[in-house]
Amino acid sequence: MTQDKTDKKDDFDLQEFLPYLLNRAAEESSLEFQQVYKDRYGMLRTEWRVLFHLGNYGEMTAKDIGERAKIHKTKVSRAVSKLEQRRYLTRTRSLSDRRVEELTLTTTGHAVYRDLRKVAEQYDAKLAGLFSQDESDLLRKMLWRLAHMS
Amino acid sequence: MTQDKTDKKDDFDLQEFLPYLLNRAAEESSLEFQQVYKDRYGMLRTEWRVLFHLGNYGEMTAKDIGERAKIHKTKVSRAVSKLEQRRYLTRTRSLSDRRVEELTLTTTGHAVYRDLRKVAEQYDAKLAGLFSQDESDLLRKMLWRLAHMS
DNA sequence: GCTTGTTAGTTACAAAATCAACTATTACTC
DNA sequence: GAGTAATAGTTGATTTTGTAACTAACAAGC
Repeated sequence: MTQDKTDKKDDFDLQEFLPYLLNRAAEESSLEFQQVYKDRYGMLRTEWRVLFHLGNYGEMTAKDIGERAKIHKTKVSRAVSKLEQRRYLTRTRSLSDRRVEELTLTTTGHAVYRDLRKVAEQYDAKLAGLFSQDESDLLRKMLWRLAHMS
Repeated sequence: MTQDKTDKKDDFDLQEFLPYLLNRAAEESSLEFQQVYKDRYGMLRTEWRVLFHLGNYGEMTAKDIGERAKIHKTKVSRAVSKLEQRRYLTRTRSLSDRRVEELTLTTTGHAVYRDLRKVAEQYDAKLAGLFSQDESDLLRKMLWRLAHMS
């Protein structure tokens, strides 16, 4: 009665469902690193991502970040405010278009970025270490593909 | 000035960072399916997961689900309440331990499960179709491994 | 140059997630 | 078997996210 016979093909298990697996793997793999930027700098994930974008790509606008990382503009806006409060970045109105704000990391912000980046690098190596070089290369390629489907 | 020379190894790109890639892929790959259970049944992700666990594994307790899916008990509790309100499941106090509730899908709940499961199956096939059979098999294996690190 | 439309970013309100404290029940220990 | 600890699940307060409406600036059409 609990599991009736109408389900012929019982070969489809939840544990195999890609979106589920992806979410579980994403959550699990984020946990440890999350602890670092949270405990060490009191940052939220979106804040960390914005910081990392600025550190990685240099001066950007909120819109650029939102597009590149697919983060909604309200989230970016709030993250930028918080990072500004903590003096990790500064905003300067663009002269050519005064709606736009150019965001730049401060010296402090850049130091935080470098510190977290080092941790990220090590942590990434640790994760990749679960697999062979070829495998982790392939994994990245596949994930990139999934992330850029639409 | 924007990107100074102190960063020797600039080979570590944010786009390569596994937790970032995983999160992006997870979000992207969940979107389309999310629309279905949201639009069609007004369900939230946790609710869908609880429903799917019950459909997939039969009778379970809230604790079982929480452990297996790594969902916090408050989230499970609220999801169960909502599913009960919508008459997708029923609770019965365990006779051996009256703290415990056995959760079972109703006929309606099971119908919803079967419908969504069919969609999930098709969607999974679509995602897997981005890769070769070997690749997607490997992908699942790697994701499972990442999801079960700790 | 004025109306209309679009864009960058913010703010306000509603929905959901997180965290801590709570109830009720069972298990452990002496 | 009384007292303490542990467990299943719920509830309430706080934080974070999501959605919509908003401001300010620019762009286009006429």
